[in-house]
Amino acid sequence: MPSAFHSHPLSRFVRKCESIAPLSDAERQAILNLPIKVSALSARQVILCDGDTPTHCYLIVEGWACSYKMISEGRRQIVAFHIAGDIPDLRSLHIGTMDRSLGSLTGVTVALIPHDSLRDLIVRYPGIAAILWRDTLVDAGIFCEWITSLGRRTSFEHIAHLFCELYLKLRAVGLANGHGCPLPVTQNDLADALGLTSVHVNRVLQEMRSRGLISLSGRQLVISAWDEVVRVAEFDPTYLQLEMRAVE
Amino acid sequence: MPSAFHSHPLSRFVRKCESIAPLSDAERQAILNLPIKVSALSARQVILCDGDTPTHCYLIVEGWACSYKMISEGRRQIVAFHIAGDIPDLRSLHIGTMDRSLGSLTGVTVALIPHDSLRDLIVRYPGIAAILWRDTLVDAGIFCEWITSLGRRTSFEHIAHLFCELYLKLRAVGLANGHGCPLPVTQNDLADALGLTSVHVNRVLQEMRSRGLISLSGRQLVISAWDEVVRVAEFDPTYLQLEMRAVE
DNA sequence: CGTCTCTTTGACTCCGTTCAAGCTCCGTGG
DNA sequence: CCACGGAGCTTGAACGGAGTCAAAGAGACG
Repeated sequence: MPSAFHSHPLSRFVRKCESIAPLSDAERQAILNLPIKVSALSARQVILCDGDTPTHCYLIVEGWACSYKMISEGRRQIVAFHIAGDIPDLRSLHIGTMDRSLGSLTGVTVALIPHDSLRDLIVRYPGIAAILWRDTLVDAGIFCEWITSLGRRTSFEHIAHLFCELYLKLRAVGLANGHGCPLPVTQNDLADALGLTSVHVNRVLQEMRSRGLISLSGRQLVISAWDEVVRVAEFDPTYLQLEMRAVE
Repeated sequence: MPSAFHSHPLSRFVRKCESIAPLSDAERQAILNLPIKVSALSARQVILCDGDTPTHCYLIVEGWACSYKMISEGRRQIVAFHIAGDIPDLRSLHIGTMDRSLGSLTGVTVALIPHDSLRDLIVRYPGIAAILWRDTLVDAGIFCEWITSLGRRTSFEHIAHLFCELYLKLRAVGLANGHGCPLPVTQNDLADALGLTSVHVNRVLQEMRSRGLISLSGRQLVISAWDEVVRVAEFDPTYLQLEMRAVE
């Protein structure tokens, strides 16, 4: 129960926007004045389904969600993890029908923002439109890294790369602590994001632990040997476009 | 030497925009009036390199290019194929430094558009900005499919899926013919896009041929059994957001 | 006609999967 | 307070899809 309780539901979103470009007072106020409906969901719920045509956007206020695709025989591919401040289905604002599903991984609280209000916001404030567009470009950069990891990195490198990415993303919105950050997903969820089986994820995690690179237990990831993990993953944070501001 | 010779270098780009949303005469004219510098490159050239900070955007007028990432030991992952009408580095307009490289696959002719002119265009015509934003969202949808293919589809399904995607993309800009389309890339290029080795791509292609699904030779792909290929790939074209207009 | 790039083939290897079982932790109810 | 149950984690053994290595064909082009 962190600070989200005491602050505006959209505060982490504002923070994320400001990490992309400065906001004027009017812009910040316009965002905070968006008419939202906050609601809480339990873990492992489907929020939006492939093919849906939503009339609202979902903003993650707290908790973890993911975008995923299902194909035959129960195969699932997670294509993105979403944390506080993300708008996973911003796409639906421009493209009516969902081409992937959105689900909660943990319990999440979301803010629903009507498409109309968002459209109005970006017409009145082109600067905000630019920030959101830029955000979708950063997400595209993340997709490229995932593609590269899936196609050409070993499973060890892939997992190391993902951990670096998640840690920095969480840190950028003030959700990391020292060398650690929450990672409230099962090894099976990780496997579905990595294109591996949970058995193999487990084995690689053990090797990372035994080499003293990380520790992971109780939904908490600690990257004990950051430099070494960065090195084996060949991790270059440029694509995340985070100006590393101080941790709150 | 098709019609690109006789028409404006940006005509396929205009066409692509119009396949996303209607353009007013003023908007179309504004695009065609962009100050461009057309230039021709030979095959297998690096156009932009990971880390570069270009001051122009490249628009593909003719030929094939690709975005890719290089990692250690010469490993290459192609993350996107680009054809006539695409602006592969639109991202550089909003995010200064490239997080991937851009190279020619075949000989290509490109149009260089200064960032300033493009920025001016989208400020004066928010409708064009919306189209370009939407285009980056469609590209993100393509990335998701590639991630799903890499992570959870068999190599056979993956290749079938890619062929469906490429065929429809080419058809949408009038570059397909009947059940066929150009595919002027080597099996090695395909392998680097599919996350496989060229040896294995070769074997899968042979199986597809022997099953009568496709033929591929002389840089020309023919999908002889479209329905069957769609079925095995579980291909759903929604993510491409193409309103299937008549082939020119 | 020779060279260079691309495709094809075969034999062997290995990374990651599959299947199956046991273990650990934790919340719940008797 | 402890027994129970279930989800998630861990382990082992056997398997298989795709990689590796190496060499031989096929085209394309000058």
